[in-house]
Amino acid sequence: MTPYAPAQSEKKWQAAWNAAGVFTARHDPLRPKYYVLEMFPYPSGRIHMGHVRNYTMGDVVARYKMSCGFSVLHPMGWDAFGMPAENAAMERGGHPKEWTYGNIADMRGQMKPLGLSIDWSREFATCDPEYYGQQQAMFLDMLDAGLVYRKNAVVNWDPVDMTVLANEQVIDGRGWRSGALVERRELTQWFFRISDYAGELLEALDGLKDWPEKVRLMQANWIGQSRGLQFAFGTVNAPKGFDRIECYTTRPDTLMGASFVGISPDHPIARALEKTDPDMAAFIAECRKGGTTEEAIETGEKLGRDTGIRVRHPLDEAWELPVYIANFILMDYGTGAIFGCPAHDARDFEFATKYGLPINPVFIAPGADAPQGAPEAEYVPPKTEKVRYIRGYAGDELQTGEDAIAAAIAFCEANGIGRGVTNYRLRDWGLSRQRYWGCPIPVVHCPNCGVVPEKKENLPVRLPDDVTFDKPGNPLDRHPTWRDTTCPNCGAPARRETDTMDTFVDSSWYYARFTAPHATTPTDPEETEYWMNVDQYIGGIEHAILHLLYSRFFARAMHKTGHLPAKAIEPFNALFTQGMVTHEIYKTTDTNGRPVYHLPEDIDREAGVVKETGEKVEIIPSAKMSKSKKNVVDPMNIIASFGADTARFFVMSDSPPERDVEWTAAGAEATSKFLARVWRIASEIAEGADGPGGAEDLALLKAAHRAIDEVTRSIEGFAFNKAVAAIYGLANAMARTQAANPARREAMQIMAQLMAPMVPHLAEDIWAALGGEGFVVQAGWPKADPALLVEDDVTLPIQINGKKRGEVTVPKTMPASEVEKIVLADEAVIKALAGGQPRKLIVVPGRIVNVVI
RNA sequence: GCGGGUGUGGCGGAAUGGUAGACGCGACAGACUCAAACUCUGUUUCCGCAAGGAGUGUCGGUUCGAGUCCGACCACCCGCACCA
Repeated sequence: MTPYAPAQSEKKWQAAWNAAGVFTARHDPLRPKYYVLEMFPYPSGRIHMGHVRNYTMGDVVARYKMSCGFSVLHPMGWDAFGMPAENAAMERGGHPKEWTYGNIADMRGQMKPLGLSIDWSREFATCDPEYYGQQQAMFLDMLDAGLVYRKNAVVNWDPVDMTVLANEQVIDGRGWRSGALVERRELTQWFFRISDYAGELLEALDGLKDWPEKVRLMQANWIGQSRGLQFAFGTVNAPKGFDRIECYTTRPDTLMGASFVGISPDHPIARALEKTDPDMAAFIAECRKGGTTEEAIETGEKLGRDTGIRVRHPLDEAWELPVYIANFILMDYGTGAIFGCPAHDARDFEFATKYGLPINPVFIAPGADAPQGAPEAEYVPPKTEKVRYIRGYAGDELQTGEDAIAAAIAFCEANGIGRGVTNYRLRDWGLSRQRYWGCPIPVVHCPNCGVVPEKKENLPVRLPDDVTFDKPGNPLDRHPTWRDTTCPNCGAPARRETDTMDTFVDSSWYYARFTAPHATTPTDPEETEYWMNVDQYIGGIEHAILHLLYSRFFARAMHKTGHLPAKAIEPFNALFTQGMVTHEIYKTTDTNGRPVYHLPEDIDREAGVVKETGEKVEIIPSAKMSKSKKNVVDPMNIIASFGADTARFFVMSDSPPERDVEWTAAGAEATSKFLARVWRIASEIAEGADGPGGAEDLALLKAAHRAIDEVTRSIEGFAFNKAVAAIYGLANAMARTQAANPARREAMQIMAQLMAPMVPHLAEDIWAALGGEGFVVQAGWPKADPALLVEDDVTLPIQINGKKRGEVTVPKTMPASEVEKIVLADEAVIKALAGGQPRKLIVVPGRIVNVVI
């Protein structure tokens, strides 16, 4: 018997698969296709366990579908543009391109030993000019189709680094790198008209049946549809030019409960006041300091300042309301102005109480008495609940909030007060980035012609290689020969657009490009027709909103510009979001009380101490692997010590795939031992002589076919942990059986087929050792024989008043009346009955018997 | 604050309303061995010598029967763009 030696055999099988072109995706019109895709990685340079888990899941699906006869597309590429490459260039010198392609080579080198069934011939990186050139071509088509436009937008500007900062790069109002105070600066930027698709993107979520409910809900909340009334207040004593304040409300039924009007610190009126009133300017500056997250606002203090302006109530000219600037009102949403109804809104209530504004109830609970004086708290029942309107103006006195809102909108429209509008919180997608390492936006700014698209024959607009990062700002902006060009339209001297695209653009269509990665157009209609859509998409929940929403929009935009068929506007048929790989954290504290973290290999886990020093460590369980906490396990070390099959099988074991899985050294070792055990059993069978049949042959084959059934259903249902459990079960049966060698051989061949998607190399070894033909990966998926799945006898538990008190084994087909007789003769039952009759006898055929006394 | 999720042995986790704890880790015992490692066999929810009893975050409900369904609560985790 040869020992289990993954290091040699894994390499051997990978070479053999490669030579045979087993994983090359073939456009075969005679076979059904299956497209499985894992979210492509950012080339950081090292793969981590999360990658191993993600790609193994995809690989299991891909190999399983391949066995089932599908023509499988399982590609891999690199999400290769983005800031880390520029940061590396700034910190360590070198060029983003060298850094990125170097990392890609490293990571490819680490991924290949995993033995994934990837068609590497389709690999590309988004920073390949071939890819981003096609992206530029699509951008021009989308510009032409009115899907892209320019407008001013406020950005975080770092005056020292001369760069725009992402929100996460602003720490306490300062640039993360320079430490300079961040300014709000307006720049003209490019936008995709995603908000035009808000309604459609929302409605289409209902059709995504095979997406996690959670993701659909997150997207729906993000799109944030609301129905409300838009109307205007006439102003009194307002600055010149502000005769009206436009307001949007989702609760027009509470208009008679208004006690103030609030405007955003960024509202045009606020900006006008800011210029003339230093006191107001100081308040507005204060408002802008606070955090802008929902959490910060909801839990933070509500601040307001009376502007001195008054407005007339639209339903009563004589009624005047004060206008406040308030820190909780967003300029981006609705009109940047609201009316406050403190009686029926928690935030307005807090605000009114603080500033001594009236609180007038509009409706009360149906059975309640009319309130005396000001209420003590806001009253906010669900909109579907019926309430009594004591200060209503439209619809019935007794009605639900929903009905009252509809009636109020109808009333206001009929009387010319306002109009019903549907609003979305989804904003247009700003794609301009003032960076070097991204896809150049292919337009030219001409003094005569304005913004001129680059000619398609001049694409790709390539990034220049001769750039440096020693000076602050965007190197494209100061590149003398790249930036200066001629107008494609009139030939006059002109300047290129120096903004590049958001990297979310790159990842919004890569799935389509994989169907024809080297086509001279963005996509090839024949290939997209055959391969689209992605049948199974797998990735992290962190992309639940932006990446997946942008991709859904982009597919629609690609369809509109002729780059995708109509069937592909929802590009991902099924989505699976996997959990993280976690690991314990080992922490000690230094003499200054600061935490010190230790690598897993430096710890004696049993003693709970640092090996070197013997210092006691605090063990923090189940934390996301992170370099700073040093609780990382390098997949390359695992592969070196145990082999890829062990790493793959471990990350599929135990935890359901959507949940986090805890990596433990003991678990990895146990997995490796199990694989060696299976190999040992297989070797014994391979070396054993095939004699006559044995008495336990049938029992073993039944176990094998039960395993086929369980593994198949588990893989179909994305329950890989249960598939692993079924494989363990079959291995245990094989270790214990007294069946003869031919039956054992048959069962072990089934075992190899069932294991193949998860531990493909060992499965090939076993398949070959048992004399299987060709590769197990091409052997087809075994089918469970229904005749072998049924048991002749069944053991029924006997319950007395719902508690198990005994059991009885009967033929499966025995009629209930016969079972009753046997049960009544059971010792425990006779004892419990004590001579009496049962009140009730429930026999669930094949499952259970319950005697009620 | 809002939205969502999760609570089952020492641990990861199984369980179409029908035997709670499959499978695995760990632990313990035994076999093999001069010995250890490897391997193999068994035990392992808790209380109890046993008979037996209790048990799926808590409290209640529906049911012949509840981890599963319903109601209230508690704890923890995740997401959040000032959402009118």
